[in-house]
Amino acid sequence: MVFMKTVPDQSRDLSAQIARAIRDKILSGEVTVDDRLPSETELADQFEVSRSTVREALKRLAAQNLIRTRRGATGGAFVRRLSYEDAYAAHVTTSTLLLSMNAVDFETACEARFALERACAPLSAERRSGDHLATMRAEIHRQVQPGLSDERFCDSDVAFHRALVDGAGNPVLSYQLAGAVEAMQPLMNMITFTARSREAVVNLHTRIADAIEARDADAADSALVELARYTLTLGEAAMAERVARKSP
Amino acid sequence: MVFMKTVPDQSRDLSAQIARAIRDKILSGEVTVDDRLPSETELADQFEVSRSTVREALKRLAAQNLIRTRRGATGGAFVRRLSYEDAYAAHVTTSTLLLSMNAVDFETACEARFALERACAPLSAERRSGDHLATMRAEIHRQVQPGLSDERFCDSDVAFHRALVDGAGNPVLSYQLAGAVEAMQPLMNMITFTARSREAVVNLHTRIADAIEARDADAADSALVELARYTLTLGEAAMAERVARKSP
DNA sequence: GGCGCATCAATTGTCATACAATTGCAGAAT
DNA sequence: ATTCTGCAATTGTATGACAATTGATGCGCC
Repeated sequence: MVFMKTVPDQSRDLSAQIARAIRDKILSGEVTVDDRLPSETELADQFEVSRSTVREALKRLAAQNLIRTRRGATGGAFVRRLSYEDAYAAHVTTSTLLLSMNAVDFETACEARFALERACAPLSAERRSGDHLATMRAEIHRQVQPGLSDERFCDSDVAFHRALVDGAGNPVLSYQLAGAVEAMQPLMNMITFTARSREAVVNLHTRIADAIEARDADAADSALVELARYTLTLGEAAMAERVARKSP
Repeated sequence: MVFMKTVPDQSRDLSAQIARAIRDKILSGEVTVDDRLPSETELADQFEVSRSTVREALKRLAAQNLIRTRRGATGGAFVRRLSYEDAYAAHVTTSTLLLSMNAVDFETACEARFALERACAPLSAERRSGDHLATMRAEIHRQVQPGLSDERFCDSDVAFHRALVDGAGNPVLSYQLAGAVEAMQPLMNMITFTARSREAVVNLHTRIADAIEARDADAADSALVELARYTLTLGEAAMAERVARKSP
């Protein structure tokens, strides 16, 4: 495997150029999973740069989970199989940052979340296993525990919806949706749940679980719509509260 | 802003540890958009490592679009605002790799794609602007051009669906969905479109555009369901073809 | 021959240093 | 006041050295 020196843009950020060149080779399938890249010294020779520069390029690729490295005689940099877990973690990180850095309002995020979730509810109603159902029931049970902190309540909420999504039995869908749902956590964590609002949420969760158990897609959908509306009012109240506290 | 030397795991890969430490500071909001990180030399002192190691850590962060760097007296590494474009590009790259490296079957990917797309069709029917509609019509027009290559046809297909998704007017939804749709391109590109299958697809696109124009969510949904089913049969035929060619 | 053991070679990880390139700024020159 | 020049800070690149890791190799010994 040879990497030609492809007339770099004269001076700008060599390590980024090299990283892009190698990434393109991976994307195009020219090098595939578990293939070993040339050693750092060889790459330095091929690209006509120093080893430091090559190393910086490789770190960029490692940060994107594209390669893994091993030391030693048979070591080197190997093309890595991107697992669902890695992709999921990357998606959550990206989405979380996107929401936190761009002043996305609660309404927009909430709408996106529930629109996506409604998309897989019918599939989940059709295919969910007893395991998924049991997880949903368990999380509901946790949500009614007295003395549960708001943050724990939100964690359980995420787990509940994760089980709902996973029930669809489509890993691609789970990957896409779970990222979207989990990324909303920081926004959800701003909500202060009263005893009454918790009860309302739990009731809706129960309705959803019942519908999924009965394989009733329509009932699940209408419960999700109500939950979306209710979550929105809670979120807007929390936002108003924050604004009021900031500028009294 | 001071980064303590927090008892490194002894275990190695210092640059990864440092990158994680800084990333956590960004995620937690301790340093925010446009803040300047300490210079490489300062970071090296604070973490008690060499400048090379710090640089490798910074490259990892740069690869995730978390920082940007500028040279010169007032230069340095600055926390970057993650834009929708960046997040979108990252999402597409991750999803594409995930699909290509994990032998995701066409059915799973197709189901995920159309489930997500159906989720935003009602919103798009309600809110689409004339601009979105015009884009959809324009892409349909392109799709009936004679002599259009399969790849161009797929590009246009993506653009059509992108307009549909954007019509919902929810950037978070667009970011999530467009990534999922675009990541399917390599799979779609394996399909050889006959004149008849193109006609069928274009007819369904037209039905979708008509429904969106009439703000008829139900009609859009049923057209999408049909398109999903039809796309699936095309994909499966293409898969069977590939298998047949590989082992005759 | 087979097993254990020391050695070796290849490779990544880290460090130190030097220099080049870039960029804003302050002060001098006009 | 304006322009120019030099300077200082900072990132980008190169070079060389050494440490740490890890499989392979060869050797002695049984």
